[in-house]
Amino acid sequence: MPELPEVETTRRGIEPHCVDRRIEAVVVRQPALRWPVPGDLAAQLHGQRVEAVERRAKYLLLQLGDGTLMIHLGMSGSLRVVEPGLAPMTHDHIDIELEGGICLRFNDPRRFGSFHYLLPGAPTPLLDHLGPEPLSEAFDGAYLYRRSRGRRGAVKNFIMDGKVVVGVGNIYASEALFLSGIRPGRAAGRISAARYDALANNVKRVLTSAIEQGGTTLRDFVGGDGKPGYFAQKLLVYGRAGEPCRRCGATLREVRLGQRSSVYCIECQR
DNA sequence: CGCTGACCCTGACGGC
DNA sequence: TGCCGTCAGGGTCAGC
Repeated sequence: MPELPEVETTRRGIEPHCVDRRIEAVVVRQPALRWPVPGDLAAQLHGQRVEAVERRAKYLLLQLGDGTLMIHLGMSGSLRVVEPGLAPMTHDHIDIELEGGICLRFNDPRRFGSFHYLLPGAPTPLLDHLGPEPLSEAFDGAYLYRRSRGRRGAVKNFIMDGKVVVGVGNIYASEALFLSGIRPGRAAGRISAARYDALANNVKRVLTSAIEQGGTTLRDFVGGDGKPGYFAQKLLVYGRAGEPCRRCGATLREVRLGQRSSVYCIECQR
């Protein structure tokens, strides 16, 4: 579920409830996530104070006194603040109980999410090869143009590659390509610098707009405050195959690229 | 290095 | 009503 805007929405939702609070208890009901949750997670976190809630790519990073709790929401995960003592529902896998009666609850039906605890200096193979943040200055059209030279794969797969740029998933890749008038299946290495300028700008625009709307809720996404996002109402192509293009009226078409569905307008996107 | 497909898991939905 | 195939916002990994 979550792409960068949903993770950022979660970060902003939980941050004010977490910072400066001490972790009093951690309950792991289901340790079989994308990677096994360390058996000593509760002992490692106990008593530590949350100093900051940060984000890198789609990872949430809770900076603690001694180390970092790294959380990924996977495809169907959510992290929200609930009343302490609230009975856990199906797929409520982990609780982090903070002083002051705050309970951070992790729910993830598909269990593609993950929890890692990192001590300073520990290897971080999951973070080491990530590309730049899409909302940073390092990410622009010139960067995309340079990285794409010689690549024959589809441009949509290219911008969804975390080694190229992080945080751009299937929804926002589809939307940004539509806004840029680029067909998702076009070879990445055969797109001009000018068109990559447009694409980089549209990636930034669509992500920024989605963050302002609290993310995209398709079925089940809720932010840290338990509320859904409202960007779904603004989607132009994602999930709209067979429906009319909002710009020209042509019937939107769907293709599969890299095992993911990709919707585009044959008139507006070349 | 770049690209493809398998795989991890549960749930929703459509067709029969 | 139930069974079966397909698909879903994520990402890693093996193999070529």
